[in-house]
Amino acid sequence: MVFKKRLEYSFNGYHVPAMPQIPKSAKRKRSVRRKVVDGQMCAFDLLAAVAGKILERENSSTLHSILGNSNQNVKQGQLEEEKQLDEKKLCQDEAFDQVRSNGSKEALGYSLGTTAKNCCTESYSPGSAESCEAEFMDGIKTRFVSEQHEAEAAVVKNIQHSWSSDNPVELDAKPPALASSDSSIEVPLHGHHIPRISSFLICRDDTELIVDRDDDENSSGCTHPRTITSKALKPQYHKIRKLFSKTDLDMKPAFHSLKFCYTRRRTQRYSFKRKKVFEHRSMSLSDGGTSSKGLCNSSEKEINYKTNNLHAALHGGNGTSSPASGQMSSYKSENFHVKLSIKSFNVPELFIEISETATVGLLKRTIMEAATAILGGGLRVGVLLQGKKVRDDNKTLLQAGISNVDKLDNLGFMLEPKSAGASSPVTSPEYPHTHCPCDAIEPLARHPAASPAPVTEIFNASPEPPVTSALHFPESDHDSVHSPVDTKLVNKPAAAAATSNSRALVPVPAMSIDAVSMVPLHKPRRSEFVQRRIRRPFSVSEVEALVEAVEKLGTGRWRDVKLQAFDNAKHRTYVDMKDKWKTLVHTAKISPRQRRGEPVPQELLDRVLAAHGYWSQRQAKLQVKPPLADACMLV
DNA sequence: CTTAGGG
DNA sequence: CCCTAAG
Repeated sequence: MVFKKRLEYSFNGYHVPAMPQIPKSAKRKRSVRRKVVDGQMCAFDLLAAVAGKILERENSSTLHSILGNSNQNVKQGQLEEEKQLDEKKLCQDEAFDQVRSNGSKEALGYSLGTTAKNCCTESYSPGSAESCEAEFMDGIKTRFVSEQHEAEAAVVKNIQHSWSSDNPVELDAKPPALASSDSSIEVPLHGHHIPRISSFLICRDDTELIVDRDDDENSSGCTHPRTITSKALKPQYHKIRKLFSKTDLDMKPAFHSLKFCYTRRRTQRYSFKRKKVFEHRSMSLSDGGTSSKGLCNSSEKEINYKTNNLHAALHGGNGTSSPASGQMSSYKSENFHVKLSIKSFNVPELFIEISETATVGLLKRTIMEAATAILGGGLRVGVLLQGKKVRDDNKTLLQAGISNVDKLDNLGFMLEPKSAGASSPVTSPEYPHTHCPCDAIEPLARHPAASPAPVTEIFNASPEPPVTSALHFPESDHDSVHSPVDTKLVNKPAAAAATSNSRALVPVPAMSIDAVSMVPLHKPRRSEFVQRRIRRPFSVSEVEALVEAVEKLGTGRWRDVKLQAFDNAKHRTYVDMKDKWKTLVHTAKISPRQRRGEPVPQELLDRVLAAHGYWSQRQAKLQVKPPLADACMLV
């Protein structure tokens, strides 16, 4: 009689507030300096914020009522239980309005935000890509679960740490521009995107280069902006703690009659925030009078250049855009510092199924649970350049192309699970027969249970706004074993962020499992944000190594060739070996003047032809021989 | 996951 | 370099 309808939500994730800037340079990685502008708010804060919001607004309105579905009976027991929470009517109404104003479940969403204050800059000298990543991680580690920690304890600890001090990280002088963040960026509760701030500073010896391109995104669909400040979140610490320390038993209610699971899809990628890096010629800079030398650790040799727009950018991009924005120069300097601004993180997609009669509070808790589970597994940072993971941690930023202005535009960071199996789908006791949507949907059905927590990515700004947000789950990062950080680079338009947010929670009618399974939550649009790997021409020495390996191993054994000649080159794959060989053969055949790129010694090309001829002939023989062999055998 | 090829 | 069909 009491027909309970279940609601399934695909939770794309919370929008995590902007991350601090990650400057990097290539030397003296230890002379790292961080400037934390008060009130840091990182991914974890987000979690905290979520928790805060969830707990704070625990209320008794049922999803049913909120969603306006009048076809269901409300479970008495639940109502009873929730009566106690009626006092929080305010919150309830708020939730109500929130949901209602959106007209439909489709509009349900959760997002977190913070203010512009939550920015911090870090700058360190140029080192390797690894150092870049390390620094990055360093910058947020206080708020994230560390690689080895065991979820909760560490999580709580981190939160506490984060909140117990305004400056979790070494504080240096506050960069004027950043410090004066009296204005805060408003973070929409949902469907909004934080004004994109893109800035790129290049510190050089005397000039102030500012790089700042503020691509204002169209904040379409923005409504009810809401600003959550760090302060506001602080008081909620105990609440979160409480949540985290819940025992399984305590948690039960949260999962009762609902379940959630993570979904991972190779092609999915969610992004949201973009980071733009720009470089301007000092001469073409326009000084808005707000240049701040403090931004670039003036204490060091590094000097700032123009930062006139930084401040404005940080505050919502109200600053005048630099007239020189169109002028880019490929700077080549030894002391080239790269500054990156990380807009935000996005928590990976979650899939939630919950009873229609569940309360909003329960829904919130459920989501919190899911988010917690993700973070509980530990996170690490990945660096993406043009959609490709930068796996070689030993590569310098320069080598990795991270210092290249053009590439910076395609630079991204992401958070990904440190370990697999960090989370597992939760199945509602109430609906034991139901499967996690993940299992029902083909693409998601592959690694449901044992799937690692979703990946959180940080994206940079990108020119064209993607239509849909996607989440990218690295298949495996064995290559990253050496590095605490992994990379992946993705371009994501701000618009996408907005889209993502608005879709944070996508209700999926659970009329029937079958029906659900037939309606994939996301169309696999893999190509959307996947960027190609950066081009890395083979050096002569590499060619030599390749030739040598092929001479020995022959063609057709690229895996072995790779292992033998490029075992240490994480960025070279066996396919690359094969491709390179292919081009080498081609190169060897064409006239020298037709060749491009770094000239390969003729001697090597000769060997290429020789080896190619030898192995080709050998292969041909092998293909013809068998019959002969058989014939011989028969005879 | 590897190969082999076309794009 | 990418993408994929095949094995």
